[in-house]
Amino acid sequence: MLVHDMILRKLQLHSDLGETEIAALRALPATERALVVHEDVVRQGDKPNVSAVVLEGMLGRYHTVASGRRQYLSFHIPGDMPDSQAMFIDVMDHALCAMSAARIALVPHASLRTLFKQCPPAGFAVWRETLVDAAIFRAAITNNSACAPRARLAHFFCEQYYRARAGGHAKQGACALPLTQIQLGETLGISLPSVSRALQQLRQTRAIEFERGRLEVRDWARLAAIGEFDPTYLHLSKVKRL
Amino acid sequence: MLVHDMILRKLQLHSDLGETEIAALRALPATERALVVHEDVVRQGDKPNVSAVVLEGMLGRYHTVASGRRQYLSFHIPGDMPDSQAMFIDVMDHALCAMSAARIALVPHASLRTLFKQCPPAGFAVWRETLVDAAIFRAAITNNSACAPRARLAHFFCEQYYRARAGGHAKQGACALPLTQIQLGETLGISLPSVSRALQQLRQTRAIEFERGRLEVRDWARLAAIGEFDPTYLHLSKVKRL
DNA sequence: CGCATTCTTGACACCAGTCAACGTTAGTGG
DNA sequence: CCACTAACGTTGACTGGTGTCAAGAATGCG
Repeated sequence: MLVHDMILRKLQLHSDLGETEIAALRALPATERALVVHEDVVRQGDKPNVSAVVLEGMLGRYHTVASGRRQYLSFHIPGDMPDSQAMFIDVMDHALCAMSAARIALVPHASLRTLFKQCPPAGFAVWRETLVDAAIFRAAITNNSACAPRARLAHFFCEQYYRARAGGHAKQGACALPLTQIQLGETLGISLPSVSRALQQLRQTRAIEFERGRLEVRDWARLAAIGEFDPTYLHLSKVKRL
Repeated sequence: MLVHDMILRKLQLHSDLGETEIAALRALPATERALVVHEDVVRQGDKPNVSAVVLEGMLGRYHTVASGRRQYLSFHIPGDMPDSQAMFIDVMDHALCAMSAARIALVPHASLRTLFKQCPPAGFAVWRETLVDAAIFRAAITNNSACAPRARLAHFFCEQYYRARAGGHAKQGACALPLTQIQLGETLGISLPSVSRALQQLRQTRAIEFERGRLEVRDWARLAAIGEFDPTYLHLSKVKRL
């Protein structure tokens, strides 16, 4: 089944898996599900007993603050497990939704826990996955707290493109990024006009092109410089650097 | 040894441990080390082979941005394992330093990995710990990106006090918080004068008192309201709520 | 006691947020 | 296929909050 290939390929970007682990991971049960744009997979306060694996499209995690404003936390592409944390933390402190039409596979927590008990190295690989997740959150804290709008946007584009590329989802210097400028603002903690202005500055430097949910990186070195991007935190050392 | 009691008490705040796991955790080797203020435990780029457990004092994790400015990511009190992630991620993407004089215990990664292989439930408990860590980072993203200075400060105080209290480190409505206003600014993404002004606003509402590295919560309900604080994300359901 | 760090306060400039209008695009249904 | 509508993007005017700079006061440490 496709799901298992996706999980394995993703884990093998940072973990060495033996025959035993691969076989055990392949035995995981999974059910597929299609999502329409904006559809929530889980909401704040839910206690899911399955975790999702992205097969197609893009998913996003977000908080909702009292004012009603959303704060997006991270975005997930095919191969990612956006709510793997729910295996060991019962109640969701954030929500997960589809940023575009998407397909996911759902894996029961019980199966995962059994797998990890019987085959700890497989668990370590998924654990590592959740730790990289945390590293991405840390980078977001710094980006949103210590950088100017243009740098925030540049850093965000770098990260998304780098991750898409590592997963094999970038073609000819471009990748899918189905976000509106409002959503970019709700990710980076800046207003819509600021996003618009920062975008135009980046376009003017010929570093990127961004339209209709597609990001094209034209000058990686310049973009990385503007965004002060260092991919170390993504821990994809097995992937060829840009 | 004291170290093991601290670890166990911390893990038991959210995980049920059996006799076997407790015995296995107690068998972990550890060496103590004293730290002076501002001393770094590990730096960005390091590849440590031990993880720290805080015994006394406060430790902080931080990024350094190109301008030289620091961005603090989280703070850790006795019982915490601030760099447990290093067990499965080789290179440090951030640094760890002592915010006050402190004492830590160092546990070899090799021992931890062996323990988790032989006793998966013990690993699950530590894994859960790292997942709560990630939840705290998510909360910081939202706090620093979507809230005004006063609310940021209030939320931060709520979190620190709540965690201190859960760990048994709060007395008479007060806990240690050995940070200068500059460091608060480097945590919340605001300038020193903004911290000073926000602090005075909070004092005026009689919600808190803060001086000489000591935080006193005088009106929890008000502070929580200003900071829009909901402790769910700390996943300390076994702890009595405020 | 004296120096260094920390905190407070003020003046000022400027960036970024809000509001608003307009132009464009995309999607829907007739 | 076209028309309509809603969503999205761009731009401008205006305002206010926040950063920067700077001076002075208070605190703590040696």
